[in-house]
Amino acid sequence: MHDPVDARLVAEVSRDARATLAQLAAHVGLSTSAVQARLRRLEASGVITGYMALVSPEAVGRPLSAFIEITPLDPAQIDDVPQLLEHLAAVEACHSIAGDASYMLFVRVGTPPDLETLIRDIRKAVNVTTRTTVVLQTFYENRPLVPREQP
Amino acid sequence: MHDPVDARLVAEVSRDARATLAQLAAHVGLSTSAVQARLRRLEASGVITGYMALVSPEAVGRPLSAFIEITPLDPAQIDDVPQLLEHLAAVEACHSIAGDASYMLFVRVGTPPDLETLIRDIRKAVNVTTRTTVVLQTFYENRPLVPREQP
DNA sequence: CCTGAAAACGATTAGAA
DNA sequence: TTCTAATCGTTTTCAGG
Repeated sequence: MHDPVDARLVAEVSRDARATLAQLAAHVGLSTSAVQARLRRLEASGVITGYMALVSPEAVGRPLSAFIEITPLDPAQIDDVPQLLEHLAAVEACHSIAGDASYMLFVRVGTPPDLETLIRDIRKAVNVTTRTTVVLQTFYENRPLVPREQP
Repeated sequence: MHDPVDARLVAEVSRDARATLAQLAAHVGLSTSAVQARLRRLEASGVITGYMALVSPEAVGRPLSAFIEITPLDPAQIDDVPQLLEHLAAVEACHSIAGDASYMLFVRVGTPPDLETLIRDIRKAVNVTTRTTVVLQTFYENRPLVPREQP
């Protein structure tokens, strides 16, 4: 991304991934073909890595979310944790972290018993201690990475 | 969302928000107009809440992410925290949590000094103690909420 | 709730600057 | 990189089952 027009394009498409080239073009003051060329470059260069629909977790039966810090008990497994947990669909994110624990997971499930089952599944997949922090309420998430500048 | 076709649609559009109605129609075996009507219903009923481009944090100059747990020192401020922090663009997510702290933030900044500045800005905005956990590596995040069933 | 067809609109490409 | 203009594909709307 190397000019303010690219920045605005990224901000716009980040806010509405289904915006038409004509709409984007109107925002940045270029023709649709110029916008298309820029979008393609942003995709090819890895600035834009994809487009996703935002889905209401409640609507798809997963209203309960939590952070799970995990620490492998067997040091030999430590590097494999992300891969060993990838098959668990409830695990939405996996980061390695600095601090007491080795990894931080963000998970979404339907009910408290589902959370218990998930924690057991994690322990089945890899030998770890876990520390779970339940989310009571999400005020915002997925906020745009590139804030829209005031026009 | 109340049938398997809706579920597949949500899964598909969640994987590629810019898929055309024709592509989606091919996946679910309906006409484009039927798919369009279903998408509209899913949007209107709040199952699909929006469409966003995924942007590489590194590419937009924010390679450093962290979790910040915060606990208000002044109980009177406790409910206002999400709103008081909303103006900080680095704060990507804000959840209230069960546990020692009151809130969990997920933040993205450019550099360690930026993180220090952010923490000071948070303290300026609201009277809190903070506990920061730096992310060393993100293995995955934003995984699809509705896993694609095996076809 | 679906299909299918017609019309409107957007995306894509080529050629020129 | 950009624009314009022609072509092609997609979305939208509507009649009918």
